[in-house]
Amino acid sequence: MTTRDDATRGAKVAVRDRVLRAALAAFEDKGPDRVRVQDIASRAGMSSGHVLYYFRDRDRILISTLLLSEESLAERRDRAVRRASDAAAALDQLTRLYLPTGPRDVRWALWAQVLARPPEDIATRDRLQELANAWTLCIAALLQPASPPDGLAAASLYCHLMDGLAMEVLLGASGHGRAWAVREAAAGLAALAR
Amino acid sequence: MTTRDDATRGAKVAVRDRVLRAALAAFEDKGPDRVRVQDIASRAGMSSGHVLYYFRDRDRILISTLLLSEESLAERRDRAVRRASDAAAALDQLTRLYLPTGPRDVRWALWAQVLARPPEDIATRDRLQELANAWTLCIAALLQPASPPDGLAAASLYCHLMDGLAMEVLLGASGHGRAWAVREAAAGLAALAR
DNA sequence: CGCCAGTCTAGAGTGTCGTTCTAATTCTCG
DNA sequence: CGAGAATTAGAACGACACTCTAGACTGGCG
Repeated sequence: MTTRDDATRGAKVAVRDRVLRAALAAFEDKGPDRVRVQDIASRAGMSSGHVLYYFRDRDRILISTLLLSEESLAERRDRAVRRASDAAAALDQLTRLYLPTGPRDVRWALWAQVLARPPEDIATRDRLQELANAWTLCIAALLQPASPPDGLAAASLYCHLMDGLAMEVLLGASGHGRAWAVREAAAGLAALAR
Repeated sequence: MTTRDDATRGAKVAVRDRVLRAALAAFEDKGPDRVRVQDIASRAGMSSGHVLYYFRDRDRILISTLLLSEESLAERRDRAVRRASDAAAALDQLTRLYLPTGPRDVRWALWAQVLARPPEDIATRDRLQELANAWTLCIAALLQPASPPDGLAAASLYCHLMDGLAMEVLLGASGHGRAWAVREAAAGLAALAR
């Protein structure tokens, strides 16, 4: 049994979701900075005005898409951890999931957009921060048993190291693609989890 | 004795420089994303059309300003190294110079802008990459004597760790300001240079 | 000296967006 | 059903980067 509020809220969520999926698809083939609100609207089969009726402005679409993208990646992360044979294998998988697939990686491109113009309200910034924290906690759990006294500190350092590597991949300089980042990360993990 | 070409070239450089200084000043009080070409032009005492006669587009102003800003920071870096009493003190100084002063740090804000829309041509991207490499080399030289076989690898990891920390400071989440980043960096250095 | 070619400069013009407004349609509930 | 609220499309608006145009300046050469 659903009340009116529940029903309309459900519909709203569905429309929002349709927009976000359209946005994600658009970002994948053009890069977030080249995608216009109109592009997203067309893909979602609605007018640009309507898109902005649901998301107050373009930036909110970016942030919401990032949130969606992180959410689905988090699921893959948790599944990978569960399936991994041992901690080392899990860490390897997580590293590969976390690092960008290349200079055009949508998730990282969205992070770059957000960092270029961070949200005004602290609440949203803190919420984005939480996304990073979740990875740190997950990695800390894997590091804890075998490692230095404070696995959390090491995990935090490792995550930030990967952030730095990701940014460099995003820049797209020659010789600094995903493969390079994976190698650097492996070296970093070895040094930090000692 | 200067030929006509030398003279005009010198004048060109002077005008470009005036624009870049105006841009830097503007970025400092509004953040690069909020500064319009017109703002820069006003500060430099010229028309916006004229600014774009020297820099083909807005992005080139951002990149050139970043280059200028990195250049002056590199000088401070080299001076700090020369003046430091020992390697540990030098590393501490370098870390403080490298990390952002806060969420509004102009240099890092410019990096964020560039990463959000990386230059089309590989040459420019490689040139930006070189800026990072210079820091790595500088740190490697300080790490080399006292450290693991490969100081360069450790230096690279440390730089990327700081990049990641910087990005998080830029995001501006609560509790993740400069002081936090400096602490994390210190912990990271201890772990990496072991 | 006086013209010519090239460069510099301001400012108006143009096109592309994000965003807001308006008016119409559809839904919800009494 | 009918009032009012929510939804929708599309036109209108404003801001901005970038381009164009026309005039001013400069330095060389007859």
